[in-house]
Amino acid sequence: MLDANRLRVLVEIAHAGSITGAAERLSFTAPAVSQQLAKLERELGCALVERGRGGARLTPAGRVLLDHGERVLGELRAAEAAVRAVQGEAPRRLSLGAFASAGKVLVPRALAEFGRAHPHVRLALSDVEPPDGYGLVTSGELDLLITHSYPGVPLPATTGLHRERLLVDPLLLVLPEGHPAAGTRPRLADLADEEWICGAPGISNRTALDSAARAEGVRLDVAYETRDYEVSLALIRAGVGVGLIPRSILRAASPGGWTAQPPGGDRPAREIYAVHRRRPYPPVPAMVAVLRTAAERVNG
Amino acid sequence: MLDANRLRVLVEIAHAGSITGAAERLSFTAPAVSQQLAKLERELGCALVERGRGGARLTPAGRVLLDHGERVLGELRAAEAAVRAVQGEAPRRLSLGAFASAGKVLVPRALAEFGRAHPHVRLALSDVEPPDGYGLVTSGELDLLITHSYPGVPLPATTGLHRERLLVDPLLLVLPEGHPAAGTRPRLADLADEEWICGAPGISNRTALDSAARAEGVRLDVAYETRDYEVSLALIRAGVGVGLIPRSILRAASPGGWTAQPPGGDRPAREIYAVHRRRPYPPVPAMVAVLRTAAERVNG
DNA sequence: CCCCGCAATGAAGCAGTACTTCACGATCAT
DNA sequence: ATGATCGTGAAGTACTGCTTCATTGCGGGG
Repeated sequence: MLDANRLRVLVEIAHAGSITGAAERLSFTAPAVSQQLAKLERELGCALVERGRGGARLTPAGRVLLDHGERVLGELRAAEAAVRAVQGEAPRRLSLGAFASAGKVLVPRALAEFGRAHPHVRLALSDVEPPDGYGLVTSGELDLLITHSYPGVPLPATTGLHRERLLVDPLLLVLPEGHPAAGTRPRLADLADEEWICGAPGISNRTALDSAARAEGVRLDVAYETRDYEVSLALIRAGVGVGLIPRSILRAASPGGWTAQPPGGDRPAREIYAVHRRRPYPPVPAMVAVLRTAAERVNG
Repeated sequence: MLDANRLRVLVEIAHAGSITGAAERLSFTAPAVSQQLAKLERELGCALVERGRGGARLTPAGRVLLDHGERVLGELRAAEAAVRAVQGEAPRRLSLGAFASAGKVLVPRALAEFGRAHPHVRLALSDVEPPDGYGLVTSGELDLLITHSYPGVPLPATTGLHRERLLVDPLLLVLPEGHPAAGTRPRLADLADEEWICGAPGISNRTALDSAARAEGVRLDVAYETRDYEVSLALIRAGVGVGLIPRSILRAASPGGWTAQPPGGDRPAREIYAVHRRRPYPPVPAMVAVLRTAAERVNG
């Protein structure tokens, strides 16, 4: 039977991206991690990690084992939590992962409200950008994940997890104030000559923009690559380009210098989800409930 | 974080019913098991096992941890199997648990047919009487469980497991040949003065018989307690009593000396299920398919 | 009633293992 | 080239987990 501690080592290697990094997270030294990994590979008879150039990447077999290893760790944490619960010890820590822009609008309100209702639960928040984070929930490192999906970007599978949609957040076309197209409901194709502001390739909103443009038969020129919508908005305000920005971001942003409208044609939206393990312990559904009402307020 | 090996110790204690028994299964000595259990209890700060005369029973906290521990072990086994599968190593062993009377009719046919189709898979069969066995599947000790339910006996929960009904097996009223009620379609209440043959209290078919009788407003007198339907049938043949026996058993039994008919009133039936983990590895669905066709043949 | 037998545990010893430190090879950027 | 970074081999140490032996506690049989 496999050793759970070795699986933990593998999981940390995967998350850290290097053996040295995993050692740091585990408060071990690098040789210790290297040895444990070597033993794991020896007893399975196959390579799990490709060592090379500035870090370590998992082999296909390693990815399979990572997936299961996260489940093992999750079950171990759940086992301990369950016994503590039987003893009447309420879990006093809830760790939440959220993508950055959720951390600016949705999450702060929810955290504040949750904190008032459950002052004895310590809250921890960490930045997790999609599509990461599902594994962190599976392994129990995160109790709750706030993630999103953009049109054209498939949602990750959620074996053993529960995913609930919190918010449908329309993407609005944002133009500099006084832009000739303002108020004309242009389609993306009508703005093919503009300089676009969006995330780098691989970032969800970029994938969504590219696929939407492809659907209209054009290719948009992304001149400014940033994943931070505040930066995007500042650039638009400066008149250097245009972009698609979620409505909830705009509502919280300082007005002036830009105008927003739904694009003509399809009405793209990002969707925001809460993800947690099945059979979560009590604070998690409570937090989800708070997030749900916070999301309704954002949407209303 | 809890130690998976200690959880394994707890699981074995639960299954063996004693520390000494668990030690035997684990190929350890009793003090080793005792020490591991003590450490587990110390780090959780609560008793998990009630030591007592003639063995050990789990406390409520212990049962909770048992449940989770089985999941942990199941995930560990699944992790190893998954990596082996990536390497192209087909699993060569399939362990099957079945209740005794399934082992007489349904399973042998299925095993034979499966063995012809998959000669490279070694098959292991063990006797498991309901309601045991679900935990063995969860922990991966069994790949497949053939279990049954009788009317009036609630089915166990199947968190993380998949359950498929293979067969609805009517329970026929079996009387000695020449019994005056033969052919009259008597209700159970009409036979309240007979000596009944059934399992002991706690055995599923006894629970079912008692609740069916209660529904008709009578109490039946069970004079001969055996869980083995062959024995029941022999007793009936000897003229000492009557009983309810599944049709599939009767079809395989030697005829003569008894007559069978559906009882008047409700038509009770036992249902036979196959239970396995979600995401089973390939031989399991194959075996289920074989069992399904074997069940149809039994039923036809 | 005493004694035996079984189950569990305490104590001491031993072995394997998992970590550390130290040293070295490989790869890449400066 | 050279320094930095990353990974690994080698040797040493500390710990943990198992074994053996001995003791306690409880229940049943003579």
